Amino acid sequence: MPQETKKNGKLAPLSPSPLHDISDDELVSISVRDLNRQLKLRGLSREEIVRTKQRRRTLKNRGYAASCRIKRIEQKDELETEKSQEWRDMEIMQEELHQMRDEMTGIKSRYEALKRFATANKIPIPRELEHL
Amino acid sequence: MPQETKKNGKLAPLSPSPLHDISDDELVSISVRDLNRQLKLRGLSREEIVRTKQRRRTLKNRGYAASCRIKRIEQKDELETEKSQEWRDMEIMQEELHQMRDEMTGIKSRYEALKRFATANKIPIPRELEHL
DNA sequence: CTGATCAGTGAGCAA
DNA sequence: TTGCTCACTGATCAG
Repeated sequence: MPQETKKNGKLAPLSPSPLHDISDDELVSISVRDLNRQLKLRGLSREEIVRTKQRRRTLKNRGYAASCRIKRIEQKDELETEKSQEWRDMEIMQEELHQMRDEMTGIKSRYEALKRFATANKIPIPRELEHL
Repeated sequence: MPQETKKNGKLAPLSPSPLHDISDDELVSISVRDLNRQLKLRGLSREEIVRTKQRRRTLKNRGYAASCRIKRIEQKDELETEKSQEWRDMEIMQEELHQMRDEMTGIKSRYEALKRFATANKIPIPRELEHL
């Protein structure tokens, strides 16, 4: 950092030089066309113009870096959310499976009971119904 | 960056000044105790000592930043891996569920067939076996 | 002090 | 030019 100092967590404005009285906020938001207009309007030297352009680029970069970070943590959050959702889905399916297994054994035992009943009463069961 | 320039993606060594002929690698790896010894051995001025200490800290920070980045992408990879594993597990369970559903309808229809057979042959079915 | 993490910075790539 | 991402840096915090 060339000349700035930290100010309660945030960065002090870039180049508070009295010559460049364009605020950071203004500088990042105006178009290149308008910026050039402003630069001509105030009589800035070649070097000052270059420096102002660089300041603009730096300020832009600051914003890009911020959104890059935000994007990263959002993607991470997204992944974690999807993961826990899948985990919930799995639990539901797990329960469904157990439930169905129980129902299945119930049905099987009834089927067997029916067959035993038939056998006890000497009722011949058709071949295709003998086995589950 | 004070005086360094980029060199094929990596940073050029910090302060190649002939006075500080301790290499970056050496500087980061030796202990503080040994560093002080070396500093005294070569006759370095107070300011040079301070700068060397700062150089060491900077080099250390460089390493910390690198591991921080690596850690971040590893965690992301881990999340993605877990996610796709869960997705595979879900597919397996899904298939299991379908299979069981099929088996269930098969058994039910056989049970019904058995009952129909009984009815057709005028065999009374015990109450508790009448319904699935 | 050491190590980790954050925001800012310039390099460099891609659109 | 613009936006994004990377590696590096100093600041700052926890242990």
